[in-house]
Amino acid sequence: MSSLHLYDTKSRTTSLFTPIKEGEVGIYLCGATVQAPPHIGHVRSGVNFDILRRWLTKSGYNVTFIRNVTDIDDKILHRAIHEEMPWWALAMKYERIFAEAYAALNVLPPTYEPRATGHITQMIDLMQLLIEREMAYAPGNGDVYLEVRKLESYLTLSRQKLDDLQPAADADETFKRDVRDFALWKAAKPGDPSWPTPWGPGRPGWHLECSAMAHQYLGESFDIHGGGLDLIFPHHENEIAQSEAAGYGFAQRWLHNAWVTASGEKMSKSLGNSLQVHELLKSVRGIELRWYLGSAHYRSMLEFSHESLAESATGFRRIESFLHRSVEILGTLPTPVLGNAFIDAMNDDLAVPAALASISEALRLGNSAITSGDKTVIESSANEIRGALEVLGCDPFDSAFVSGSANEDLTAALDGTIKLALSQREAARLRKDFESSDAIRDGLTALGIVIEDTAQGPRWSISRKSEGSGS
RNA sequence: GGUGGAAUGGCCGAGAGGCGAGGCAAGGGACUGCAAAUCCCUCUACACGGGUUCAAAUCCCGUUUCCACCUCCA
Repeated sequence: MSSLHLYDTKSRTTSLFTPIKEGEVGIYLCGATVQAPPHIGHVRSGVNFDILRRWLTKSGYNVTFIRNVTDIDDKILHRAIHEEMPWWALAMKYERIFAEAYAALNVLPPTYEPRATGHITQMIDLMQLLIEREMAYAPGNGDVYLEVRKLESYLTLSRQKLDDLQPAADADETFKRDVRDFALWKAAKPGDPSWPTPWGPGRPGWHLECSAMAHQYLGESFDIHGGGLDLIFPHHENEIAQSEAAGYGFAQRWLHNAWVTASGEKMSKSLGNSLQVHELLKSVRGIELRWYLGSAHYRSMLEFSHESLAESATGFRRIESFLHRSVEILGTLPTPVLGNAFIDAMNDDLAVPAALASISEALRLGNSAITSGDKTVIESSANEIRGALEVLGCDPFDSAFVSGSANEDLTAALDGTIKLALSQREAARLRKDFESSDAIRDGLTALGIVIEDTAQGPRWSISRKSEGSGS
């Protein structure tokens, strides 16, 4: 039995995962700035870390998973003016859209999902502490800065030298002791929302909230901090700077997911609406989009194309189809079981691609067993596949994906109707009246119902058309 | 300028010194009245140039191309 090894961005190595407290894992994941609808890059991060969380839980850990919501920042304020609504209404609007996207992809709700604006008190406390420790200063203009030159270490994640950094184009050096000192707190501008502090009214800088909330929910030291690669600098460097300057141990391990790319380039809003989650969910189901996003290794770039998404969805339906057939044959839902190859793959820094290979193997064995009628192997294959899918968050029997019971009557009626047609077709086939039998099949096909003749008799399913070919 | 990442077959996508992951597509076969589904078989690769080694996609040196971050980013 292997044990979990994870990569760490700070050390740039993969090592045995040992939690601070036995049996417990604390994870802080940087969530979204809720200023626009999510594109698939945003939810890839959610899916990747959801798989990590599920694997840790499956491995027996009690996981506390924090994913924050940044509900106040420059972009939100700008966007709110553009959309002609209060900033807080805009933030809530997009927070809900993000939540819907996460739910559609079966990303489990975090243990706690703190909003930045709900933790101003903790941020002020943290700034107070930093000023007392003489690591931060309030120059009197209402801003509060962290003094980076006083840090014992800085930029250890990105391994850059302070002097090599290009100063920000808009850096205001009037009040900063060093150009690279960054704002913990920004003085209120006329018309902008603000909160009172001992240094004047203002609003939080981007980095401060994560340090404050991680401390609030996970304590001074915790196990894993995650986020997208693009957050390494400056966001995560500055979180480390703030938290270490406060005397906290902070994150023991850093995990960063790679981007979704299109035509080799990092996904961004400029690529348009077609890659927004709700657009893609018009052509594939949530479970299929999740399967696609989770299928690449979390540290590898995922090159998006509609073709590869459609291909991935087809592959998933093959697996799903086997599971449904196993239920028809065995009469019971599979019991999730983990195969050794799957366990070893997941323990190797969440090697999902290798884990998928183990599913392919089980699928092949299972399908062969259906042909040969070997129920023992059908069952063991189905169990193993379901066990794997469950960890990946793609279990088709998960209540998150099973449609509501309101449809049950309708489904039963449809099933009965189609079976009636199929019995007519079987009768025609028996008397070798293939013209009639094919007419029935063609008629059903035209309605989007696919007929397959199996050793156990004919079965039907609703065909799923994939849209979005080419571009 | 600084710091990282990437280049694998028709396509997607793993691997990190030694039996050519896996999937999709393609070709052949089995099954079938036909089809679908399924199974079996086949094909094939490590950007380029050197080097180390019994052995290199993997390590070293150099080169090319692409991508990202450098205070807005998942």
